[in-house]
Formats: sequence, structure tokens, C-alpha cells
Amino acid sequence: MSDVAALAGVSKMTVSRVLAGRGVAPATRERVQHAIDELGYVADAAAGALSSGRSAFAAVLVPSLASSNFSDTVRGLTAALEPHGLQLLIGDTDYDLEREERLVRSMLRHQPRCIALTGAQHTPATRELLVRAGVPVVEMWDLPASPIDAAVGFSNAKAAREMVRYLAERGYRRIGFIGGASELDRRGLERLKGYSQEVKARGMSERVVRLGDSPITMSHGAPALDALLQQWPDTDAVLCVSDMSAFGAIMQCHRRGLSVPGDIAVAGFGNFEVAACCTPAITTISVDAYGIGKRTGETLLAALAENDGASRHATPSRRSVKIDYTVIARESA
Amino acid sequence: MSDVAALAGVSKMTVSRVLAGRGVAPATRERVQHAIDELGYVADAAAGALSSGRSAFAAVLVPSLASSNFSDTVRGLTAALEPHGLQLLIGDTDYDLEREERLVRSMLRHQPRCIALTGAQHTPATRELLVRAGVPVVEMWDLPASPIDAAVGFSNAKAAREMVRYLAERGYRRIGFIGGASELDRRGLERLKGYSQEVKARGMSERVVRLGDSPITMSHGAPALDALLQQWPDTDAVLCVSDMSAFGAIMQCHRRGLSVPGDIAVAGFGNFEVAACCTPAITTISVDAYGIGKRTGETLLAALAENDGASRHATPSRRSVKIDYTVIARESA
DNA sequence: TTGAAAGCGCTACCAC
DNA sequence: GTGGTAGCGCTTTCAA
Repeated sequence: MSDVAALAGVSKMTVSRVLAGRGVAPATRERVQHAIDELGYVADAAAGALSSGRSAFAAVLVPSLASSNFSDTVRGLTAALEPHGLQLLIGDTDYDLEREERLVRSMLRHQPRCIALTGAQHTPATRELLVRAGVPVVEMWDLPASPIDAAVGFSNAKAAREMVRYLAERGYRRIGFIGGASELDRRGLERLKGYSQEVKARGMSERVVRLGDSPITMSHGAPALDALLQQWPDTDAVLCVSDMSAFGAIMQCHRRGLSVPGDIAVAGFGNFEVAACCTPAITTISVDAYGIGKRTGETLLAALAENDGASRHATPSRRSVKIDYTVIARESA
Repeated sequence: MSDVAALAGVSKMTVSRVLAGRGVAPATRERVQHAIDELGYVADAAAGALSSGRSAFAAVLVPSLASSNFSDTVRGLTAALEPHGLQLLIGDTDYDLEREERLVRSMLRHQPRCIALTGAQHTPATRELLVRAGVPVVEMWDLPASPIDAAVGFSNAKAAREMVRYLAERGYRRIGFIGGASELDRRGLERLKGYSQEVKARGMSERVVRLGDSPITMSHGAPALDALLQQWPDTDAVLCVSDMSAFGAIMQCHRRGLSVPGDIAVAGFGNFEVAACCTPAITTISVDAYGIGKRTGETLLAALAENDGASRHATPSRRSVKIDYTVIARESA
């Protein structure tokens, strides 16, 4: 920066102002900009952060970047935060709460301006770290009973209930559920819970197969469907924890010579791309994953703006943004 | 850190050494660690980076996080770099070279220790910035004619030729290609180039449909297949620029009552999960996307180790790692 | 094995 | 509109 200042014949402060886009006379600004280009000068963000006491980072934690759900959410966050000069620090927890804690710890070292993470469940240490960080926090994809700060999500249980209701209304009575075996995928467990509640409420019996790790992939569907039909051969509909699994199940139906939905109806969750493209097209719950990211970003920005205006100590906003979901009726159920 | 030092009754330097895991007497180390836990102290990475002149960042640029290809590559990079204490700065270029340049510029402000980016094509300014950065750079997913520094990838053109060869050997003679319309997806264009070369070399005629933006998604396949069959109704095989498109095309064949591969063979590229799960299972080119990330990470680490040992000015390694690919023969072709 | 001083590159603050 | 000074929280270097 000294070099640039010298070349432009101004002080470092003026260079700093030009970079920050603050009040500088047009002529001066041009000279400085020229010097910057000349020297290929790139300001050091670490020095800036240290000096000003505010970084340009936003921390983001998702269970898995490979799931289109969460990569869409990350895209939404990027869309909201990048225009405000925030650089995303993205971490992949792999559905592991200990790993989440390690990642939070490591990200906190970079003094992020705000934090977005997935789900309602975290280790006590993670919660403690997050609260102490004193920056806006949003938990995404769930509506926690006691949020750390704010939340942007929906009730996975209620959404699953709605799908069971849809199936019941279409006349299906022997409805199964296939999902993952892991206790770590809380959203999957919530969906299972919603399924169980609604099935019981209607006096139907539960038919649950839990198999495999999260994230649930396409290859989950085939063995899960086989297991379900082996135990309950007369099953007439199956709700899958995700469209990935639903797709695998439908392909397995093809292989077994079962028609969908004629012999068995299959419903998914998430409205992934495959649900619309596959034949039969998959009936599913549509969740706006990108919107969750976007709304989360906006919520964080609003909290940042407030904190700037008011006291320094982050006043937890506790706001909770409910994201809509809808049953998309297609061909498979 | 002063607070921690005071509480532990040592100097700041000793606290710093404990955090860095350097030579400190066990008793002292314990006292310090206790004070750290007590106060919930989290070291400031910006200050550390500024003081030591070396950040803990690795910059990564991919065209799209939504493509499982690239999210797998990011996972591979994480696996390689995270254990060495490097934090990934992930950017999504959206197949836009201008955006790539902006992202590089913004990431460079954080003084990354190394940089991984996708493809061989960049704006002149991007190349300039990257060279001036003086840190190891790896270009992934391609083998550039004149790499900036190192490269980890394969020839997309040769891989596509191999698939055409496979199809020709299975007796297909009227082979089409469906891909994206964008000039920005260089890997897609390379695949098209390979197709054209091999088709011409065998005296067959080209049948090319280019449609839609990158990243190519499942919904690309159906309209592209329709367009192909409208123009060349007697097509007996189609090579798709990606498995996503191939899947969409196969589903469209189902809808049109065409049997695959009986009426028309369909081949994909990438060996995505859907290729193995769908029926008929998709014949494709398998590329180890995760491995590209892993190898890239290892290449970067090796370069960092060298630079540490030797001179400060990064000696470009110019090494080029070739990644294997293979035709996976399944049911669809 | 530990401590003290200097300074990394920038921005906040106050003068002019 | 511009410049000087102080100092952000660490690590480097050297001394004890």
C-alpha cells in the first residue's frame, strides 16, 4: 500500500479510502487507481480485518455438499451475502456433530460476521461457542424448539404427515416408510416421526425400514424397497425419506415388474430434479432449498444491520422464518 | 491472549507456543490450556496470518457446486487439505470467466497459500493475477496446453472418442451427440470435439444437437433427444455430454415407447450415481471426480512443502497429473 | 524453557 | 479532501 501511495503521490490513508470507495476527489481517485493497476496491488484482507475489527466472512455449515438440497441452499446464501461483500466459509459436517463442533471452532478463528448452520441439534460445546461468538446465527432447515438465535426452516414432521394424508386420501391404506438408519440425520428422523404420527392417527399400522447412512443416495431405494416388501408384501404405498431413495425404489419396481403407482405408489421428499424427470414422475414434497439459503442470508444481513445501528453486543433476534412446502402431485402416487 | 497469559501466569509468547503445539513444559502447557478453556478463548486467525505472513487458506474455484462432479472434487480437496490445517475458500464461477476473475481477485485478498481452479480457460487478467500471486496453482479437470502452473485432469476429447469407438464396435453407425449450447463449458466442448473427430475418422456423419446452458441437468435430455430424432430419425445411438442428460434422454425414450438400447442406444459421461441406479443402467465414462480433488490437494501440498524447503519465490512445478477414465459398459449401450 | 520488544499491513481517529 | 499517528492481536526474533 505504501508503494501505491508513493507512486500516486498521496498518503496510505488516501489509498485506503479509494479501496473502500469513500470520499476522495475524482482526480485523486483516478491517480490512485492507476497506481494500483500499475503495480497489480491486492489489499491484504487479514490486515484490514485486524485493523477494523471486522472480517468479511460468513460461516456456513451444511451436512453434505453433495446433496443438491444443501448445495442449493449454499447458492441461495451466496446470492444474498456476496453482493454485500461477504466471503462464504463453507464447511461440510458430514452429518457428524463432533465434526460440526470442530468446524465451528476452526471457523470462529476467522471471526465471521455471521453464521449459518443446518439443523437444530448441536453439541453443547457448539452452542456455547456460537452464543459466545456474539454474532448473528441462523439454524436452517428445521424449526428448533429452542433456537440459538434465529431459524429459517420448516417442520419436517408436519411435511411428512401431510404426505401421508395425501396418500391416505388417494385411498392407500398400507403405507410404508423407508429412510436411513442413522440417528444423526435429524431431518430424516423428523420425517419418520411425522409418518408414524399420521399413520397411527389414522389407525393404520407402521411399516418402517431403516437402512444405510445419510446422505441418502439413489442406491438406497432398491434394497430398502426389497426389505419393505419382504416384510410386508401387501404394502400399497411407500413414503421415502428423500426423492433420491424414491427414485431408487421406483427403478427397483421396474426391475421387479411392479407398476408404479398401479401395484405400489411411491412418494418422495424434496422435489429434487430427478423427481420431475423420471418416469413415472415422482409425487413429492417441494421445499425451496435455494429459498432457505436466500432467506437465511437476508435474515443474517438484517441482524447485522441492526447490530451496527444499535448496541455492539448482538441482541439475539430470535426471529423464526417459516418456509413453505407443498405436496407436488405427479404420477408415482 | 493477554487475558489467557495473565490467568495462566505466563507471557503471551507461551500461550502462542501452546496454541502452535511447540516446545512448552507439560506443566505450563496444562496451565495455559486450562486458562484457554476457562475463558473460552479463540485465537484470531487474521492476526496470526498478518503476523506470520502466511494464511491458512486454500482457494478453490469450481464452475458449479450443484454438479455432483464438482462437489465430489471439493470433497477430495477437503480430504487432502483439511488435515494440514488449511481452510477452503470455495467459489462457484457459474461457468462465467468474468465471474471467475472477480472471485480470484476477491480470494487473493485473503492471501491463500495455494489455488485450485477448474479448466484450462481463464481471462488474461485471471492468469496474470494467478501468476503474480506466487503460490502453487492447479488447474483441474483438463490438461491445458499451457498450464499456469500444475494440472490434474484428463483429455475430455479423448475420453469422448473412446466412447464413440465403443459404440462403433458394438455396431452402431448413426451416432448422435447431445450437449449444451454454451461456449463457456469447455469440457463439454472438448467432448463434442472428440465425438466429431472420431465420427469423422470412421466415415460416419455428424449428428449434433446443442441446447441449453451449463451445467447440463436432467431436464436437458428430453428436448435434446426430441430434437435429435426430429432431424435424424434413424439415429441408432446417442452420446450425451453428461449422465444427467443421458438419464433425461432415456426417460424420454420410455415416454416415446422407444426401447433402450433396442431402438436407440444411449451413452453418458461422468458415471454419476443415476447412471448406475437407473434402468436401463447407463453405459458411461467413469471419471474419478473425488480423486481429481484428492490428487489436486496432494499436488498443492507437495508444492507448498517444496517452496518451504527451497527459495521463497514459488518455482512453478509444471507437473501434470493424468487422471484415468474408463468406459463402463452397462445396459443402455 | 520462557519472556520482551518489534512489527506485520491495514483502518480509526483526529488534525488540518 | 487529505495526512499523520496509534494500534488491532498475533508471531518472529533474540535474549535470558
